[in-house]
Amino acid sequence: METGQKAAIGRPRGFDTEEALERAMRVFWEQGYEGASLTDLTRAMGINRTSMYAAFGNKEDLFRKSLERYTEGPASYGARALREPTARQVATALLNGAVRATTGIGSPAGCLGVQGSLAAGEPGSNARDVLTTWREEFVSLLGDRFQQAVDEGDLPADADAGLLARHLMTVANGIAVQAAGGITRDVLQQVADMTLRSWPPATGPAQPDA
Amino acid sequence: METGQKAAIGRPRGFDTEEALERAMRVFWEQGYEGASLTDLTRAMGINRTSMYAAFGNKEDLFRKSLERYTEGPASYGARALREPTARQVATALLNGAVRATTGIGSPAGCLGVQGSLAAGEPGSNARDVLTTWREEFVSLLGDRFQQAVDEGDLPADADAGLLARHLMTVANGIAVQAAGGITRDVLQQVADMTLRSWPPATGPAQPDA
DNA sequence: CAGATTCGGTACCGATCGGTACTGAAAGAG
DNA sequence: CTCTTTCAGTACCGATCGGTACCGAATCTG
Repeated sequence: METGQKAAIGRPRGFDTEEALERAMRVFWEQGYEGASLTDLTRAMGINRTSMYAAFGNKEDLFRKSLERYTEGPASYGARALREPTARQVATALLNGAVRATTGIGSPAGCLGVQGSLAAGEPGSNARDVLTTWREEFVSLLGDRFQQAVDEGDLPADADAGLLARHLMTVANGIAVQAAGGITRDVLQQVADMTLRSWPPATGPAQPDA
Repeated sequence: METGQKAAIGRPRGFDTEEALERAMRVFWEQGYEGASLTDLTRAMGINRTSMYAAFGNKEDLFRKSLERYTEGPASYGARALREPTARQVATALLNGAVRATTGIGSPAGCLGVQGSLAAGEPGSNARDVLTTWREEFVSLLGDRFQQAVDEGDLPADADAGLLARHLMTVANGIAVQAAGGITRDVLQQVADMTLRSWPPATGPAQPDA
C-alpha cells in the first residue's frame, strides 16, 4: 500500500519518498532515535507531520525504514565484504569499509547502527532492540562466512569462526565509537591496518609473555 | 557549599548523597542521558525533584557527578591499568577490566562512557561532549603511558604509542558495544584474549597477504 | 464536467519534558 | 521558648514530546 503499485487515483504525492527517507536517515544518524524529534525529522525531510505519518507510519516505522536504507546505502560495505573471496579479504573489506563509512566527509560521523540507540529509556527500547538485532544478524552472517572459510581450508581447521567474527565486529564497532568522537579517517585507517596486520589472530591458548 | 564542610545550622539532609548519586549513575548507565528522565532519576534515587536540584544542581550537573562516580567506581580499572609495570600488563588490565565492568552481574550492561550519549539532539549535546572528552582524556593518558614504555625500552623504539593507545581504546569501546547488546562475559573475554595474544601489534608497513 | 481520493498545512490532543515557586514541618543556634 | 535555615513534598510553570482531527486545494477516474 505504501510502496506497492502506485495508486492510480487521487492526487499524487508531492515529494520524493526516497529523498525524504534519506534525509530522515541522516537525522537519526546524527542525533540518535531519542534525540531526533518529529520536528527535527520533518523539517529535514521538507514535509509536514501529516505527510510523514501518511507515508511512513510513525516515528518507529520511519526509523526502521531509515535503517533499511542505511543498510543498503552507507552500510552496504558489509554485504559486499561478505562476498569477498578469502577470509582475509572479507576482514579487510569490512574494516576499511567501516572506516570509510563512519568518517565520510558529507555524512554524519559514526555508525547509525551503533549510535542510533545503545541505551534508551522505555519509549526508545524498541529502536534499541532493532539495532541490537541488526548488529547481531551481521555477526551471524560473518560467522557463517568464516566457517565456510574454515571448511574450505582458507582458515585453519581449528579456527573459531564465531569468535573471529565477534572480534572483527568488536573492532568495527569500536571504530564507530572513535569516529563518533571526531577521530579522523587516517587515524582510524591506521587502527584498521594494525588489526589486519595480525589477522587472523591465533585462537589457541595464550602466548607466553614476551 | 554542596559538598564542602557540613553546614552546622538548619535541618540536616535526610538522604545519603553518595547513595543517591550511585543510583542516579546506574539510571544514566542503563538509559543514557536523554533516555533518563527526571522522574526516572528521582524515583530511583528515592528523593523528590526539589531535593535533587538542591543537592546536585540540575540534570546536567547530576550527569557530570554520576560520571565522576563512575570513573572512581566501575571504571576505576582504567586508572589502575595505567599503573601496571609493563605496557603489556597495562593492555591486559585494561581489556580485562573493560570486559568485567561492562558485563557485571549486578550492573547495567555496557559502559556509561559510551552509551551515556554517542549521538544526541541539541538538549543532550553537552552530555555527549562531556563523554567524548572523558574518553579522549583516557586515550591521551594511555598514549603517555605507552610513550613512557617506548622511552624505557619496554616497547620497541619505533612503536607508535599514540596509535597503540587508540587501537586499544577502539577494542575496549567495541567490547562495550557488544556488552550493551547482551554478549556474555566469557565471549568478550575471549575477544580480549585474542587481541592481547597479538599485542603489541606491529606498527610498521603492512605484512604481505598470507 | 462530477465524484472520489489524497495532498500539504494548521491547529490541536493528552502526556511528558526539565525546572521552579510555594508550603509546612523538622532541626539547628541562641 | 524564638528565630533561622533547610528539609521534603505538592502543585505548577512554559515548552516540547509523539500523534491526530480537520481543512481547503489539487489531481486523479469516469
